[in-house]
Amino acid sequence: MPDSQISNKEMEALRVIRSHLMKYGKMPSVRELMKELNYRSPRSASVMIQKLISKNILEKKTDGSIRLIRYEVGETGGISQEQTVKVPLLGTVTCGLPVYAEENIEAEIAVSTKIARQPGKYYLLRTQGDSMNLRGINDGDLVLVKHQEHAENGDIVVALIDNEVTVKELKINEENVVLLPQSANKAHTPIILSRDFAIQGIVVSVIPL
Amino acid sequence: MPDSQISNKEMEALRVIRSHLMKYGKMPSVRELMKELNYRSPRSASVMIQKLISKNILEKKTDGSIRLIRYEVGETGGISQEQTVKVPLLGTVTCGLPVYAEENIEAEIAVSTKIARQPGKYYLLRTQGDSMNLRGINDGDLVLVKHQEHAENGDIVVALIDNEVTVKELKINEENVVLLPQSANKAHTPIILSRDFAIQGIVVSVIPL
DNA sequence: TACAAAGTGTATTTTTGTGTATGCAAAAGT
DNA sequence: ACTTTTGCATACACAAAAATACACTTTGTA
Repeated sequence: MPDSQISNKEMEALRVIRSHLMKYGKMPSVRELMKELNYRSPRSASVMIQKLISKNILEKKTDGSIRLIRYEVGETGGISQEQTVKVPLLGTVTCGLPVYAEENIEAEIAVSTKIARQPGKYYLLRTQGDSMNLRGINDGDLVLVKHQEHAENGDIVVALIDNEVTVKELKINEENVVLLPQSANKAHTPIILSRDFAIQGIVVSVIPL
Repeated sequence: MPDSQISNKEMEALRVIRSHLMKYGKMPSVRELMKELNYRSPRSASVMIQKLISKNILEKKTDGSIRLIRYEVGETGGISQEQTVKVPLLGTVTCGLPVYAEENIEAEIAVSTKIARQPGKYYLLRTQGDSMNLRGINDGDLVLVKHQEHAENGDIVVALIDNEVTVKELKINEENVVLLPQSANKAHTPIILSRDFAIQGIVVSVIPL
């Protein structure tokens, strides 16, 4: 039995939840959701959450807390019934490399297998900053990252620079390796690397906020 | 009977405790935990600690102090029911070599046997400095070290240099042996070694702060 | 002693999710 | 044209959980 259709109201709620998830790193409480959806009774928000659970968009974890499980990112970016893979959202990583750690997973997001082929090799990151806004990656967007250590010329890579996870374009030429920002903000300068540096993965897809 | 589920709040507390442990080398006091979790009464923090003890995440040592015992680092980094090995956290070692001594053990951390195969040959160290930040090792991170005297070209080794434990990449070529820092900070220079020097072990895994 | 910092017991308040009943407007049936 | 149904939103209430205020004891230190 496929999940029934998602109404506009539910879409709106979903958007708010996702936005809250990105902003604060956790699910909104019933009363928080109430405010953000301009409800005047917590009941409305509660009902909405129940409805989203019944449509397999949210799930109740064993401890009772709620988690976002189903937000399919298809080719169209919309929610559909395609075959999907669950991809963990690792959140904003300020230092160190992103790890698959239960406590870091803010949500399980279903991504179309057309984009993320094998499970387990992909994760989602929330970006910070505007250094890639010419390539359609803006502050707060999610990027779907394929975990791999090697990248090729022109790939948008997730790299570990200056204690931060950075998203940049990789440029390899004869002499050196450069990470190019793609921004309208001139403050961002290319980073020139010696041979070895830590590539975390390459950006496969962008999910706008 | 497996331990019951860990709630979000407990996760958050665990994260704070772990972070404090890494930063200061000891468990936070009730009142410190209170501040770090934005509680307004020490009681709240106290209750939280009791809850974590009852879930076998913390334990009371014989002298009454608290110790973190259960933080399983699996392949996913998450907390799970996998088969694990207890690995001692030896803390920041400022001089001399790390020793297995009860007084040095800050915590017993359970690590998946998939990573640490035999017990007793592994320990955890807290790192200092940024000399390896291009390899995903940042100031304050924990590294899982496998105790062995021999290393191969390209291994990230824990070596004893200048009375300090250093984490560097080992580079062996025809003429000499070099310890390469992997940092965006140009202040770190390669260290050229004569043939014999003390390798303590190799870094198997990194647990980011 | 005096004092500050620590952990914890008790009672109280706040927060949280959800149950029930109600109102209300648009859609559907007669 | 009229009921009836349906979908949403609201108000209120309640119980369980979480957090608080306050007080007390213990401990190490000057």
